[in-house]
Amino acid sequence: MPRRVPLYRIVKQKLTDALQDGTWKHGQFLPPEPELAAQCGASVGTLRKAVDELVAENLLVRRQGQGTHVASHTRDTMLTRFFQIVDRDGNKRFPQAELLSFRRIRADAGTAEVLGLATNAPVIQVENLLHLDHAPVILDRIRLPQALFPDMTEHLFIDRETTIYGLYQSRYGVTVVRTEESITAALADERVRTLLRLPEPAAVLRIVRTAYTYRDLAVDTRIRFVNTTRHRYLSVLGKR
Amino acid sequence: MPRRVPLYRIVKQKLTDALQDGTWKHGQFLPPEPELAAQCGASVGTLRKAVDELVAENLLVRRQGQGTHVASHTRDTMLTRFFQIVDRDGNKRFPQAELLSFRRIRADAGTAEVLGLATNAPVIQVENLLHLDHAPVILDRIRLPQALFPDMTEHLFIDRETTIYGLYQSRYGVTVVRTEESITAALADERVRTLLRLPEPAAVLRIVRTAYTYRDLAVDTRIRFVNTTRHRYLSVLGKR
DNA sequence: TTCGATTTGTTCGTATGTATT
DNA sequence: TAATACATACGAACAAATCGA
Repeated sequence: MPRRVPLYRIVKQKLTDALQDGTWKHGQFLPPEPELAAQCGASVGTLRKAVDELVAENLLVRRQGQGTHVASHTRDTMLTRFFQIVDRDGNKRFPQAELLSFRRIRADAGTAEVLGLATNAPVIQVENLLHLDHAPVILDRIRLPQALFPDMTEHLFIDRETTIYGLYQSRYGVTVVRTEESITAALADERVRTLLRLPEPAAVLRIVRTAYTYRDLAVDTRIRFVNTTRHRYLSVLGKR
Repeated sequence: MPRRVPLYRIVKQKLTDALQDGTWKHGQFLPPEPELAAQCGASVGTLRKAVDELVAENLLVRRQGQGTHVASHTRDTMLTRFFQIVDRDGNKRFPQAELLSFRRIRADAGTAEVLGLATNAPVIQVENLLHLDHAPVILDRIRLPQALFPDMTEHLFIDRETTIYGLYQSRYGVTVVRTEESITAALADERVRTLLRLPEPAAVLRIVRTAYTYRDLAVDTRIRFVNTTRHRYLSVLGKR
Protein backbone atom coordinates (compact mmCIF):
# COMPACT_ATOMS: atom_id res chain seq x y z
CA MET A 1 0.00 0.00 0.00
CA PRO A 2 1.41 3.38 -1.02
CA ARG A 3 2.80 5.43 1.82
CA ARG A 4 1.15 8.75 2.46
CA VAL A 5 2.52 11.48 0.24
CA PRO A 6 3.15 14.83 1.97
CA LEU A 7 1.19 17.79 0.69
CA TYR A 8 4.30 19.73 -0.30
CA ARG A 9 5.31 16.84 -2.59
CA ILE A 10 1.93 16.95 -4.25
CA VAL A 11 2.28 20.70 -4.69
CA LYS A 12 5.77 20.24 -6.11
CA GLN A 13 4.48 17.70 -8.59
CA LYS A 14 1.73 20.12 -9.65
CA LEU A 15 4.29 22.83 -10.26
CA THR A 16 6.56 20.44 -12.15
CA ASP A 17 3.65 19.37 -14.31
CA ALA A 18 2.86 22.99 -15.08
CA LEU A 19 6.47 23.55 -16.09
CA GLN A 20 6.47 20.47 -18.25
CA ASP A 21 3.21 21.14 -20.08
CA GLY A 22 4.15 24.73 -20.83
CA THR A 23 1.64 26.48 -18.54
CA TRP A 24 4.51 28.72 -17.52
CA LYS A 25 7.20 29.27 -20.12
CA HIS A 26 10.82 30.10 -19.43
CA GLY A 27 11.36 33.51 -17.93
CA GLN A 28 7.70 33.88 -17.06
CA PHE A 29 6.67 34.88 -13.53
CA LEU A 30 4.52 32.65 -11.36
CA PRO A 31 1.65 34.14 -9.36
CA PRO A 32 2.55 35.59 -5.94
CA GLU A 33 3.03 33.03 -3.22
CA PRO A 34 -0.24 33.63 -1.32
CA GLU A 35 -2.23 33.34 -4.54
CA LEU A 36 -0.39 30.26 -5.76
CA ALA A 37 -0.73 28.65 -2.35
CA ALA A 38 -4.49 29.16 -2.46
CA GLN A 39 -4.64 27.65 -5.97
CA CYS A 40 -2.78 24.61 -4.71
CA GLY A 41 -4.87 24.27 -1.57
CA ALA A 42 -1.88 24.70 0.71
CA SER A 43 -0.52 27.28 3.09
CA VAL A 44 2.21 29.67 2.02
CA GLY A 45 4.76 27.81 4.13
CA THR A 46 3.95 24.53 2.43
CA LEU A 47 4.07 26.09 -1.01
CA ARG A 48 7.41 27.64 -0.16
CA LYS A 49 8.81 24.25 0.77
CA ALA A 50 7.84 22.90 -2.65
CA VAL A 51 9.28 25.95 -4.41
CA ASP A 52 12.46 25.68 -2.31
CA GLU A 53 13.17 22.30 -3.83
CA LEU A 54 12.50 23.46 -7.38
CA VAL A 55 14.83 26.40 -6.81
CA ALA A 56 17.47 24.00 -5.50
CA GLU A 57 17.05 22.00 -8.71
CA ASN A 58 17.51 25.17 -10.75
CA LEU A 59 14.07 24.96 -12.33
CA LEU A 60 12.78 28.14 -10.68
CA VAL A 61 14.44 31.39 -9.67
CA ARG A 62 13.21 33.50 -6.80
CA ARG A 63 13.99 37.15 -6.20
CA GLN A 64 12.91 39.07 -3.17
CA GLY A 65 10.67 42.02 -4.00
CA GLN A 66 10.23 40.79 -7.53
CA GLY A 67 8.73 37.35 -7.70
CA THR A 68 9.46 33.79 -8.82
CA HIS A 69 10.08 32.94 -12.46
CA VAL A 70 10.95 29.95 -14.56
CA ALA A 71 14.69 29.52 -15.11
CA SER A 72 16.07 30.52 -18.51
CA HIS A 73 19.16 29.29 -20.29
CA THR A 74 21.68 32.08 -20.42
CA ARG A 75 25.35 31.97 -21.28
CA ASP A 76 25.93 32.14 -17.56
CA THR A 77 23.86 29.11 -16.60
CA MET A 78 25.34 27.24 -19.54
CA LEU A 79 28.84 28.05 -18.42
CA THR A 80 28.36 27.30 -14.75
CA ARG A 81 26.09 24.29 -14.96
CA PHE A 82 26.82 22.41 -18.17
CA PHE A 83 30.27 23.43 -19.32
CA GLN A 84 33.19 21.89 -17.48
CA ILE A 85 36.15 22.67 -19.73
CA VAL A 86 38.64 25.12 -18.26
CA ASP A 87 42.07 26.36 -19.21
CA ARG A 88 45.22 25.74 -17.19
CA ASP A 89 44.38 28.49 -14.74
CA GLY A 90 40.89 27.13 -14.13
CA ASN A 91 39.09 29.81 -16.12
CA LYS A 92 35.99 29.02 -18.13
CA ARG A 93 35.57 31.00 -21.29
CA PHE A 94 32.73 30.92 -23.72
CA PRO A 95 33.59 28.80 -26.76
CA GLN A 96 33.18 30.04 -30.32
CA ALA A 97 31.28 27.60 -32.53
CA GLU A 98 32.02 26.71 -36.14
CA LEU A 99 29.38 24.63 -37.91
CA LEU A 100 30.98 21.86 -39.96
CA SER A 101 27.91 20.04 -41.21
CA PHE A 102 24.14 19.79 -40.86
CA ARG A 103 22.39 16.66 -42.06
CA ARG A 104 19.07 14.86 -41.78
CA ILE A 105 19.62 11.18 -41.15
CA ARG A 106 17.86 8.15 -39.68
CA ALA A 107 18.52 6.91 -36.16
CA ASP A 108 20.65 3.81 -35.84
CA ALA A 109 19.77 1.38 -33.06
CA GLY A 110 22.10 2.95 -30.50
CA THR A 111 21.00 6.52 -31.12
CA ALA A 112 17.34 5.49 -31.09
CA GLU A 113 17.90 3.76 -27.77
CA VAL A 114 19.37 6.75 -25.93
CA LEU A 115 16.93 9.23 -27.48
CA GLY A 116 13.94 7.02 -26.79
CA LEU A 117 12.98 6.78 -30.47
CA ALA A 118 12.22 3.99 -32.89
CA THR A 119 15.06 2.78 -35.05
CA ASN A 120 15.16 4.72 -38.33
CA ALA A 121 13.27 7.65 -36.81
CA PRO A 122 14.34 10.96 -38.40
CA VAL A 123 17.11 12.76 -36.53
CA ILE A 124 19.19 15.80 -37.27
CA GLN A 125 22.96 15.46 -37.07
CA VAL A 126 25.14 18.48 -36.56
CA GLU A 127 28.89 18.66 -36.41
CA ASN A 128 30.34 21.56 -34.53
CA LEU A 129 33.91 22.63 -33.90
CA LEU A 130 34.35 24.66 -30.73
CA HIS A 131 37.21 27.11 -30.38
CA LEU A 132 38.69 28.40 -27.15
CA ASP A 133 41.17 31.24 -27.33
CA HIS A 134 41.16 30.97 -31.13
CA ALA A 135 42.27 27.36 -31.13
CA PRO A 136 40.04 24.36 -31.98
CA VAL A 137 39.55 22.39 -28.77
CA ILE A 138 36.30 20.43 -29.00
CA LEU A 139 34.70 18.48 -31.82
CA ASP A 140 30.99 17.79 -31.30
CA ARG A 141 28.75 15.45 -33.21
CA ILE A 142 25.22 16.18 -32.02
CA ARG A 143 22.10 14.20 -32.79
CA LEU A 144 18.60 15.44 -32.00
CA PRO A 145 15.16 14.02 -32.71
CA GLN A 146 13.54 15.86 -35.59
CA ALA A 147 10.11 15.41 -33.95
CA LEU A 148 11.12 17.72 -31.10
CA PHE A 149 12.50 20.40 -33.43
CA PRO A 150 10.27 20.27 -36.52
CA ASP A 151 11.44 23.25 -38.57
CA MET A 152 15.06 23.28 -37.48
CA THR A 153 17.40 24.50 -40.20
CA GLU A 154 21.10 24.92 -40.68
CA HIS A 155 20.46 28.63 -40.80
CA LEU A 156 18.93 28.70 -37.31
CA PHE A 157 21.88 26.78 -35.98
CA ILE A 158 24.39 29.20 -37.44
CA ASP A 159 22.64 32.47 -36.71
CA ARG A 160 21.56 31.75 -33.18
CA GLU A 161 22.38 34.50 -30.72
CA THR A 162 22.46 32.08 -27.85
CA THR A 163 23.75 28.64 -26.90
CA ILE A 164 22.37 25.48 -28.45
CA TYR A 165 20.35 24.73 -25.34
CA GLY A 166 19.20 28.34 -25.37
CA LEU A 167 17.96 27.82 -28.93
CA TYR A 168 16.06 24.70 -27.90
CA GLN A 169 14.41 26.71 -25.17
CA SER A 170 13.62 30.01 -26.84
CA ARG A 171 12.36 28.59 -30.12
CA TYR A 172 10.95 25.20 -29.16
CA GLY A 173 10.13 25.58 -25.48
CA VAL A 174 12.40 22.68 -24.65
CA THR A 175 14.40 23.27 -21.48
CA VAL A 176 17.46 21.16 -20.73
CA VAL A 177 17.55 20.52 -16.98
CA ARG A 178 20.20 17.83 -16.71
CA THR A 179 22.92 16.13 -18.71
CA GLU A 180 24.72 12.86 -18.23
CA GLU A 181 28.25 12.43 -19.45
CA SER A 182 30.33 9.34 -19.77
CA ILE A 183 34.02 10.00 -20.25
CA THR A 184 36.71 7.76 -21.69
CA ALA A 185 40.16 8.28 -23.13
CA ALA A 186 40.71 7.55 -26.80
CA LEU A 187 43.43 7.71 -29.41
CA ALA A 188 42.48 10.43 -31.88
CA ASP A 189 41.80 9.17 -35.39
CA GLU A 190 43.04 11.06 -38.41
CA ARG A 191 40.01 13.31 -38.81
CA VAL A 192 40.01 14.32 -35.14
CA ARG A 193 43.75 14.94 -35.25
CA THR A 194 43.38 17.15 -38.30
CA LEU A 195 40.50 19.21 -36.93
CA LEU A 196 41.99 19.59 -33.47
CA ARG A 197 45.53 20.01 -34.88
CA LEU A 198 47.08 17.15 -32.97
CA PRO A 199 50.17 15.04 -33.73
CA GLU A 200 50.14 11.28 -34.03
CA PRO A 201 49.64 9.51 -31.75
CA ALA A 202 47.43 11.74 -29.59
CA ALA A 203 45.13 11.03 -26.65
CA VAL A 204 41.83 12.90 -26.37
CA LEU A 205 38.85 12.82 -24.07
CA ARG A 206 35.85 11.15 -25.62
CA ILE A 207 32.70 12.39 -23.91
CA VAL A 208 29.29 10.92 -24.65
CA ARG A 209 26.68 13.37 -23.40
CA THR A 210 22.92 13.07 -23.36
CA ALA A 211 20.76 16.05 -22.39
CA TYR A 212 17.39 15.65 -20.72
CA THR A 213 14.39 17.88 -20.14
CA TYR A 214 11.63 17.40 -17.55
CA ARG A 215 10.61 13.83 -16.81
CA ASP A 216 13.84 12.36 -18.14
CA LEU A 217 12.92 12.93 -21.76
CA ALA A 218 16.08 12.90 -23.90
CA VAL A 219 16.62 16.09 -25.91
CA ASP A 220 19.87 15.41 -27.70
CA THR A 221 22.91 13.18 -27.57
CA ARG A 222 26.39 13.97 -28.65
CA ILE A 223 29.87 12.57 -28.94
CA ARG A 224 32.53 15.08 -28.07
CA PHE A 225 36.29 14.86 -28.56
CA VAL A 226 38.36 17.21 -26.44
CA ASN A 227 41.97 18.21 -26.91
CA THR A 228 43.24 18.47 -23.35
CA THR A 229 46.70 19.71 -24.18
CA ARG A 230 45.86 23.21 -22.99
CA HIS A 231 42.55 22.56 -21.27
CA ARG A 232 41.08 20.11 -18.79
CA TYR A 233 37.75 18.83 -17.64
CA LEU A 234 36.70 19.90 -14.15
CA SER A 235 34.52 17.94 -11.76
CA VAL A 236 33.54 18.71 -8.18
CA LEU A 237 32.26 15.74 -6.19
CA GLY A 238 30.49 15.64 -2.86
CA LYS A 239 28.96 18.96 -3.59
CA ARG A 240 29.23 22.18 -1.64
CA MET B 1 29.26 47.91 6.51
CA PRO B 2 28.37 44.23 6.79
CA ARG B 3 24.93 43.30 5.59
CA ARG B 4 22.66 41.71 8.15
CA VAL B 5 23.25 37.98 8.44
CA PRO B 6 20.14 35.84 8.98
CA LEU B 7 19.98 33.94 12.22
CA TYR B 8 19.82 30.56 10.50
CA ARG B 9 23.13 31.31 8.80
CA ILE B 10 24.70 32.11 12.14
CA VAL B 11 23.31 28.88 13.55
CA LYS B 12 24.62 26.97 10.54
CA GLN B 13 28.06 28.46 11.06
CA LYS B 14 27.96 27.45 14.73
CA LEU B 15 27.12 23.90 13.78
CA THR B 16 29.81 23.82 11.10
CA ASP B 17 32.34 25.10 13.62
CA ALA B 18 31.34 22.36 16.05
CA LEU B 19 31.81 19.77 13.31
CA GLN B 20 35.17 21.20 12.39
CA ASP B 21 36.61 21.46 15.91
CA GLY B 22 35.54 17.93 16.80
CA THR B 23 32.80 18.79 19.29
CA TRP B 24 30.73 16.13 17.57
CA LYS B 25 32.65 13.32 15.96
CA HIS B 26 31.51 11.26 13.00
CA GLY B 27 28.53 9.05 13.72
CA GLN B 28 27.74 10.88 16.94
CA PHE B 29 24.20 12.14 17.57
CA LEU B 30 23.43 15.80 18.06
CA PRO B 31 21.07 16.89 20.85
CA PRO B 32 17.36 16.81 20.02
CA GLU B 33 16.14 19.73 17.96
CA PRO B 34 14.30 21.64 20.73
CA GLU B 35 17.36 21.41 22.99
CA LEU B 36 19.82 22.37 20.26
CA ALA B 37 17.58 25.24 19.20
CA ALA B 38 17.59 26.59 22.75
CA GLN B 39 21.40 26.31 22.89
CA CYS B 40 21.65 28.30 19.69
CA GLY B 41 19.13 30.90 20.78
CA ALA B 42 16.79 30.15 17.91
CA SER B 43 13.41 28.56 17.37
CA VAL B 44 13.13 24.96 16.21
CA GLY B 45 12.06 26.09 12.75
CA THR B 46 15.13 28.25 12.36
CA LEU B 47 17.42 25.50 13.61
CA ARG B 48 15.80 23.10 11.16
CA LYS B 49 16.53 25.44 8.29
CA ALA B 50 20.22 25.44 9.23
CA VAL B 51 20.27 21.67 9.61
CA ASP B 52 18.42 21.28 6.29
CA GLU B 53 21.33 22.87 4.49
CA LEU B 54 23.92 20.76 6.28
CA VAL B 55 21.94 17.64 5.41
CA ALA B 56 21.81 18.80 1.78
CA GLU B 57 25.60 19.13 1.91
CA ASN B 58 25.88 15.60 3.28
CA LEU B 59 27.53 16.73 6.50
CA LEU B 60 24.63 15.62 8.70
CA VAL B 61 22.16 12.76 8.46
CA ARG B 62 18.65 12.99 9.89
CA ARG B 63 16.42 10.04 10.68
CA GLN B 64 12.89 10.39 11.86
CA GLY B 65 12.25 8.87 15.26
CA GLN B 66 15.95 8.51 15.86
CA GLY B 67 17.83 11.76 15.68
CA THR B 68 20.45 13.67 13.72
CA HIS B 69 24.03 12.46 13.52
CA VAL B 70 27.27 13.42 11.87
CA ALA B 71 27.81 11.72 8.50
CA SER B 72 30.26 8.83 8.40
CA HIS B 73 32.27 7.52 5.50
CA THR B 74 30.98 4.13 4.52
CA ARG B 75 31.61 2.10 1.40
CA ASP B 76 28.24 3.30 0.27
CA THR B 77 28.91 7.03 0.59
CA MET B 78 32.30 6.46 -0.99
CA LEU B 79 30.77 4.68 -3.92
CA THR B 80 27.90 7.08 -4.51
CA ARG B 81 29.60 10.38 -3.78
CA PHE B 82 33.29 10.07 -4.63
CA PHE B 83 33.66 7.17 -7.03
CA GLN B 84 32.61 7.77 -10.61
CA ILE B 85 34.07 4.81 -12.46
CA VAL B 86 31.50 2.40 -13.86
CA ASP B 87 31.59 -0.59 -16.17
CA ARG B 88 29.96 -0.70 -19.60
CA ASP B 89 26.55 -1.36 -18.11
CA GLY B 90 26.81 1.59 -15.75
CA ASN B 91 27.40 -0.50 -12.62
CA LYS B 92 29.68 0.69 -9.86
CA ARG B 93 31.56 -2.00 -8.04
CA PHE B 94 33.88 -1.64 -5.11
CA PRO B 95 37.52 -1.74 -6.23
CA GLN B 96 40.08 -4.04 -4.68
CA ALA B 97 43.27 -2.23 -3.66
CA GLU B 98 46.84 -3.48 -4.02
CA LEU B 99 49.50 -1.40 -2.28
CA LEU B 100 52.53 -0.91 -4.52
CA SER B 101 54.65 1.38 -2.38
CA PHE B 102 54.63 3.50 0.77
CA ARG B 103 57.24 6.19 1.16
CA ARG B 104 57.99 9.27 3.26
CA ILE B 105 59.15 12.10 1.06
CA ARG B 106 59.37 15.90 1.01
CA ALA B 107 56.82 18.07 -0.76
CA ASP B 108 57.89 19.59 -4.05
CA ALA B 109 56.62 23.06 -4.86
CA GLY B 110 53.51 21.88 -6.69
CA THR B 111 52.42 19.39 -4.06
CA ALA B 112 53.07 21.91 -1.29
CA GLU B 113 50.93 24.42 -3.15
CA VAL B 114 47.84 22.24 -3.48
CA LEU B 115 48.14 20.82 0.03
CA GLY B 116 48.73 24.24 1.56
CA LEU B 117 52.11 23.25 3.00
CA ALA B 118 55.61 24.70 2.91
CA THR B 119 57.95 23.36 0.27
CA ASN B 120 59.91 20.39 1.64
CA ALA B 121 57.28 19.69 4.30
CA PRO B 122 57.08 15.97 5.10
CA VAL B 123 54.47 14.09 3.10
CA ILE B 124 53.58 10.44 2.72
CA GLN B 125 53.38 9.02 -0.77
CA VAL B 126 51.40 5.90 -1.48
CA GLU B 127 51.02 4.05 -4.74
CA ASN B 128 47.93 1.97 -5.09
CA LEU B 129 46.70 -0.25 -7.88
CA LEU B 130 42.93 -0.65 -7.97
CA HIS B 131 41.33 -3.71 -9.49
CA LEU B 132 37.81 -4.00 -10.83
CA ASP B 133 36.50 -7.42 -11.74
CA HIS B 134 39.99 -8.89 -11.14
CA ALA B 135 41.62 -6.63 -13.71
CA PRO B 136 43.90 -3.65 -12.90
CA VAL B 137 42.03 -0.50 -13.92
CA ILE B 138 43.29 2.43 -11.86
CA LEU B 139 46.78 3.46 -10.77
CA ASP B 140 46.82 5.95 -7.90
CA ARG B 141 49.72 7.98 -6.59
CA ILE B 142 48.49 9.59 -3.39
CA ARG B 143 50.26 12.26 -1.35
CA LEU B 144 49.14 13.29 2.11
CA PRO B 145 50.59 15.70 4.66
CA GLN B 146 52.35 13.80 7.42
CA ALA B 147 51.27 16.48 9.91
CA LEU B 148 47.61 15.48 9.52
CA PHE B 149 48.34 11.75 9.91
CA PRO B 150 51.23 11.59 12.41
CA ASP B 151 51.60 7.86 13.05
CA MET B 152 50.44 6.59 9.66
CA THR B 153 52.17 3.36 8.64
CA GLU B 154 52.21 1.08 5.67
CA HIS B 155 50.61 -1.53 7.88
CA LEU B 156 47.58 0.66 8.61
CA PHE B 157 47.16 1.33 4.93
CA ILE B 158 47.19 -2.36 4.04
CA ASP B 159 45.10 -3.71 6.89
CA ARG B 160 42.35 -1.10 6.86
CA GLU B 161 38.87 -2.54 6.91
CA THR B 162 37.49 0.53 5.23
CA THR B 163 38.21 2.96 2.40
CA ILE B 164 41.11 5.36 2.52
CA TYR B 165 38.81 8.25 3.38
CA GLY B 166 37.19 6.01 6.00
CA LEU B 167 40.64 5.44 7.52
CA TYR B 168 41.28 9.18 7.62
CA GLN B 169 38.01 9.63 9.44
CA SER B 170 37.96 6.75 11.90
CA ARG B 171 41.58 6.99 13.00
CA TYR B 172 42.40 10.67 12.58
CA GLY B 173 39.02 12.36 12.78
CA VAL B 174 39.54 13.89 9.35
CA THR B 175 36.37 13.87 7.26
CA VAL B 176 36.55 14.37 3.51
CA VAL B 177 33.57 16.43 2.47
CA ARG B 178 34.47 17.36 -1.09
CA THR B 179 36.90 16.52 -3.86
CA GLU B 180 37.93 18.38 -6.96
CA GLU B 181 39.03 16.51 -10.02
CA SER B 182 40.65 17.76 -13.13
CA ILE B 183 40.60 15.31 -16.01
CA THR B 184 42.79 15.14 -19.08
CA ALA B 185 43.63 12.48 -21.63
CA ALA B 186 47.19 11.19 -21.74
CA LEU B 187 49.28 8.65 -23.60
CA ALA B 188 50.22 5.94 -21.12
CA ASP B 189 53.94 5.70 -20.42
CA GLU B 190 55.67 2.35 -20.14
CA ARG B 191 55.09 1.87 -16.41
CA VAL B 192 51.39 2.69 -16.65
CA ARG B 193 51.03 0.42 -19.65
CA THR B 194 52.68 -2.45 -17.81
CA LEU B 195 50.66 -2.06 -14.63
CA LEU B 196 47.34 -1.56 -16.40
CA ARG B 197 48.22 -4.15 -19.07
CA LEU B 198 47.82 -1.85 -22.05
CA PRO B 199 49.34 -2.02 -25.55
CA GLU B 200 51.39 0.75 -27.08
CA PRO B 201 50.19 3.33 -27.85
CA ALA B 202 47.34 3.60 -25.34
CA ALA B 203 45.21 6.50 -24.16
CA VAL B 204 44.25 6.76 -20.48
CA LEU B 205 42.41 9.21 -18.32
CA ARG B 206 44.71 11.24 -16.13
CA ILE B 207 42.76 12.51 -13.14
CA VAL B 208 44.28 14.91 -10.63
CA ARG B 209 42.15 14.81 -7.50
CA THR B 210 42.43 16.84 -4.33
CA ALA B 211 40.28 15.99 -1.31
CA TYR B 212 39.15 18.62 1.17
CA THR B 213 37.74 18.59 4.68
CA TYR B 214 35.78 21.38 6.39
CA ARG B 215 36.85 24.92 5.59
CA ASP B 216 38.60 23.93 2.37
CA LEU B 217 41.56 22.38 4.11
CA ALA B 218 43.30 19.96 1.73
CA VAL B 219 43.56 16.39 3.01
CA ASP B 220 45.31 14.59 0.19
CA THR B 221 46.09 14.94 -3.48
CA ARG B 222 46.51 12.20 -6.02
CA ILE B 223 47.25 11.51 -9.63
CA ARG B 224 45.17 8.71 -11.04
CA PHE B 225 45.52 6.90 -14.34
CA VAL B 226 42.44 5.05 -15.55
CA ASN B 227 42.23 2.38 -18.19
CA THR B 228 38.90 3.13 -19.87
CA THR B 229 38.89 0.17 -22.22
CA ARG B 230 36.23 -1.59 -20.18
CA HIS B 231 35.18 1.22 -17.86
CA ARG B 232 34.20 4.86 -18.09
CA TYR B 233 33.95 7.92 -15.91
CA LEU B 234 30.42 9.11 -15.18
CA SER B 235 29.32 12.68 -14.54
CA VAL B 236 25.85 14.13 -14.00
CA LEU B 237 25.57 17.87 -14.52
CA GLY B 238 22.77 20.24 -13.65
CA LYS B 239 21.91 18.13 -10.67
CA ARG B 240 18.70 16.41 -9.84
C1' DT C 1 13.78 61.81 -4.50
C1' DT C 2 10.45 60.00 -1.79
C1' DC C 3 6.86 57.05 -0.78
C1' DG C 4 3.88 53.29 -0.93
C1' DA C 5 2.42 48.92 -2.84
C1' DT C 6 3.94 44.39 -3.88
C1' DT C 7 6.66 40.30 -3.27
C1' DT C 8 9.79 37.30 -1.24
C1' DG C 9 12.84 36.40 3.11
C1' DT C 10 13.19 35.43 8.01
C1' DT C 11 11.57 34.12 12.46
C1' DC C 12 8.56 32.62 15.71
C1' DG C 13 4.95 29.64 17.61
C1' DT C 14 1.69 25.73 17.75
C1' DA C 15 -0.50 21.51 16.64
C1' DT C 16 -0.45 17.08 14.79
C1' DG C 17 1.53 13.05 12.17
C1' DT C 18 4.88 9.31 11.75
C1' DA C 19 8.96 6.48 12.64
C1' DT C 20 11.95 4.31 16.11
C1' DT C 21 13.06 2.09 20.24
C1' DT D 1 2.33 0.68 24.81
C1' DA D 2 4.75 4.70 25.94
C1' DA D 3 8.34 7.86 25.29
C1' DT D 4 11.23 10.22 22.11
C1' DA D 5 12.58 12.42 17.91
C1' DC D 6 11.99 14.16 13.55
C1' DA D 7 8.33 15.49 9.68
C1' DT D 8 4.56 18.07 8.14
C1' DA D 9 1.38 21.84 8.07
C1' DC D 10 -0.65 26.11 9.31
C1' DG D 11 -0.59 30.89 10.56
C1' DA D 12 1.20 35.39 11.86
C1' DA D 13 4.28 39.22 12.11
C1' DC D 14 7.91 41.86 10.54
C1' DA D 15 12.13 42.69 7.48
C1' DA D 16 14.18 43.58 3.10
C1' DA D 17 14.19 44.24 -1.85
C1' DT D 18 12.00 46.00 -5.96
C1' DC D 19 9.46 49.00 -8.76
C1' DG D 20 6.63 52.53 -10.26
C1' DA D 21 3.87 56.66 -9.15
